[in-house]
Amino acid sequence: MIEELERYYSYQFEDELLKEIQDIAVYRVIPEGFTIMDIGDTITHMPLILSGAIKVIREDEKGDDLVLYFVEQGDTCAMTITCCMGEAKSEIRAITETPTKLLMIPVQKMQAWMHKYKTWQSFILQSYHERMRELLEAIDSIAFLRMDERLFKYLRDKAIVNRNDLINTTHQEIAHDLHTSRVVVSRLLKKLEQENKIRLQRNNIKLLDL
DNA sequence: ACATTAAGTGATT
DNA sequence: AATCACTTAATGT
Repeated sequence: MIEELERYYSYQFEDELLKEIQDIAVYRVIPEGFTIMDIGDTITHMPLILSGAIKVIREDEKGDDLVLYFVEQGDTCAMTITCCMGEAKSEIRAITETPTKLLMIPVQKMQAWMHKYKTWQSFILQSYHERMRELLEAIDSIAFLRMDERLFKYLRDKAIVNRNDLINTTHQEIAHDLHTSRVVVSRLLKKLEQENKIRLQRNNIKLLDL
């Protein structure tokens, strides 16, 4: 038995389902910064995250991207669920934020299990609901929050998925994720530092106000 | 010592 | 909030 599967999912899935997952799913260990799914890719498997975290990015025609949200242990990708309704392609890009362990389940199986296992069905519906919530949050954040609040939310989310309040990144990378300019990020970070919410160093940011 | 990359800042739109 | 232009600081070779 894959230890992580046992540890994180045994309480919500019946033994028979766990066994099926184990027999069918492909176990993968993925390093940080790896694109596991890109825009336009045909979705053949759904990922079940055992550990680590993944950054979900949306991109426009011009190639400008924007981080929508992070997914972590116990989550799955909502995109795959939608895609099971038909032969669809991914609308998002998923990049590993930290080294990640996951199980790849063929979409046909995930469909079959929807009918076969009640626990699976509620798991899928539940995570779909959760993703929908996060998506709405992302919309709110873009539409209603000012840049400084978006930035702080981004840092907080990043600290949560990394389980570390010391964030290793550059202002440039943050600017890219939030789709703004480096200068703006530097200024706002400086402001947050003056408010004693963070501490700035070269290549890393420490969150103080959690 | 020098080049490169990251970060800070004033001024302008 | 974005962009420009420039400075300063840290880090690599």
